[in-house]
Amino acid sequence: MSSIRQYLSGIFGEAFEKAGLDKSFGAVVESQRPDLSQFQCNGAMAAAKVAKCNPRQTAEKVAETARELAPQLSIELAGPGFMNISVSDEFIAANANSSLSSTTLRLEMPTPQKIVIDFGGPNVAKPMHVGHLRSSIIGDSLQRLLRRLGHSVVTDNHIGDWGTQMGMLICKMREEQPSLPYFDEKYSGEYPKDAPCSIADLERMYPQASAHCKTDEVAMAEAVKATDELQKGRAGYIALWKHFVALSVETLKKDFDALGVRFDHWYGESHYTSAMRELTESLRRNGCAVESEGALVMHVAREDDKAPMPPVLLVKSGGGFLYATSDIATIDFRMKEFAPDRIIYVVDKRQSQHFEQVFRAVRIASIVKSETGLEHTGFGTVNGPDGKPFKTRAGGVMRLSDLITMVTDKARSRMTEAEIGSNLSDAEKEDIAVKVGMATLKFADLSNHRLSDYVFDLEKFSCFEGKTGPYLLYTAVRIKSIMRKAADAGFAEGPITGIGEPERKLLLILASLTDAINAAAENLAPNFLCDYAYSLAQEFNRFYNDCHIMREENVERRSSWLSIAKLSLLTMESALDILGISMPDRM
RNA sequence: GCGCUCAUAGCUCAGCUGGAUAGAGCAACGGAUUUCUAAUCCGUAGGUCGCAGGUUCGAAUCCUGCUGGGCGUACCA
Repeated sequence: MSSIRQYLSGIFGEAFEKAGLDKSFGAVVESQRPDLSQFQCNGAMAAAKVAKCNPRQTAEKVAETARELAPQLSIELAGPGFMNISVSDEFIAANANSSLSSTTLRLEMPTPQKIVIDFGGPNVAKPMHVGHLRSSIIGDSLQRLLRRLGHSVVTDNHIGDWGTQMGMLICKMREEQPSLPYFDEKYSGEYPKDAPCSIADLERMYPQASAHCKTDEVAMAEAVKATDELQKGRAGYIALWKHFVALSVETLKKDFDALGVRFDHWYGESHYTSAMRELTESLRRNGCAVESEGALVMHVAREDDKAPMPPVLLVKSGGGFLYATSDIATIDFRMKEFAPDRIIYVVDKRQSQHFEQVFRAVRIASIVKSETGLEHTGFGTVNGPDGKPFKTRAGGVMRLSDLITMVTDKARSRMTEAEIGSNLSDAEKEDIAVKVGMATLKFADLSNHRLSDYVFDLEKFSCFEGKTGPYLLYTAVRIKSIMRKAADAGFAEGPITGIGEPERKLLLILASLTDAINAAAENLAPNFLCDYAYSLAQEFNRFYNDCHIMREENVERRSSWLSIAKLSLLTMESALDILGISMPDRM
């Protein structure tokens, strides 16, 4: 089944078809004039334009057919051809009752696809920071969303464990501890099992090395050389590099656990080491790639390009591989391994040209079938209070782990302040603080459209009023509280009946979860679901004010309200789950 | 320079495959409520949707130009 809106669209689509017009004109949307109707269909005017007929007459004809198809509907015409549609309270009640008895809340499933989502992508030796927040949170939400719709989703954390930063670290290490065996080319024994440094050392060394290379050409050249040697398999470097990766991955897993984000795979860039070599050779042989200025490149420009499209660099003049090389090899691997219908990249929107190049390259090289979708689902930057992006490479940025601590602390202090949960155990209080903190962070991020930049303003996000994650959790927790109290009092849920003013709008919103999910999936934009969850919370709180369940003496009404509360909870839980937000039982 | 992108209430932002009176949150002001957790609800005020044209019965939404930000523009990722 589907939402009420989809049901109506079906009826109007059929009505348009019977009038000899395309059924897409039958699209029904929520009314923009709630004073006139609950839903509206504006297709008659668009259809009249195409078919060169009178819009008002078209609307009349379609409305008449729709009335025959669904006599229970109230359909009124207005203006040049607006069709205002409302459903009866009985219809709304029946719809809600059927949702309540459906495990999927009557979600409509599309044809399942195989979808690879590439997100996360932190780098070795660099702590995750707010910038990684977006890729991780948005990507995780998308994997939950697409899985919910029945798609077969494969997620891969493409960690940066193979780039120039590795060379920088090796050089830095050699500078600090030159006597280590990793740097001695003649060394032939076994390398130490224990890492020569800690993760803290790595995180200190990386920004230093990076800053040094930026200003010092000689240092940069050495780092590039070390990278090339690493990629060519120099044993000491490989051994050292393995320590770097192991240390980092351990820390990264903790961060992702804290975020509640999971991946099916952790194939890093290094996974493609031999593949890159074979791939570049094969591209050279088949003529897709050519030598240019000492490097191996692929020309991907087209005649109709508005701007010059630079070639894709596959192999540097010094022999090293690049970002694009690994991405192309990765696509090749994913096509063979997963045979996906779509590959979605949740990566900073500033990398759009890179992806355009890579996507063109893999199509030219026939690595990807033409029917396979390649999508760069970009997102905006997370900025500091000064409106500029948090810098990642220069060091001194706020870590994701610190950020989580701050948000959690804020939730904790707020609870103490409001004297909430004072009778709860410390463990439960801590669990609540963590959940509220994560809801704060995730909702703040996801409620912005992914493409827009936003300022990371901890004070604002930590504010517990308005359109925030905690507000949603609070609403849900209130419902849980009612359910508990009702159970204690022996009040049972019953059929949803006798709908009137206080319940109607809430039930209409409850019936449109599917629409929000579809909108989010079509646009790969979780903010649609955030808006939905927020409207639902607002509408529930209104209902909560107007309809006092525990005090209601009419059993039929009380049990109907209890069912509405339960459906509200299930729906909220469902929406928040897709956003990756989990709720406590009380707070 | 060229390309992409953005400009909506005092602030932060939704809305954009064209639809009837442009929506939220915060901030401001007024009210409800001694509760099923007030981390609530209701109401008021606040706008030439950057500017100028164009297409259309109809434009915040599509097109063109302009202004002003942001980003990108072959050997970083």
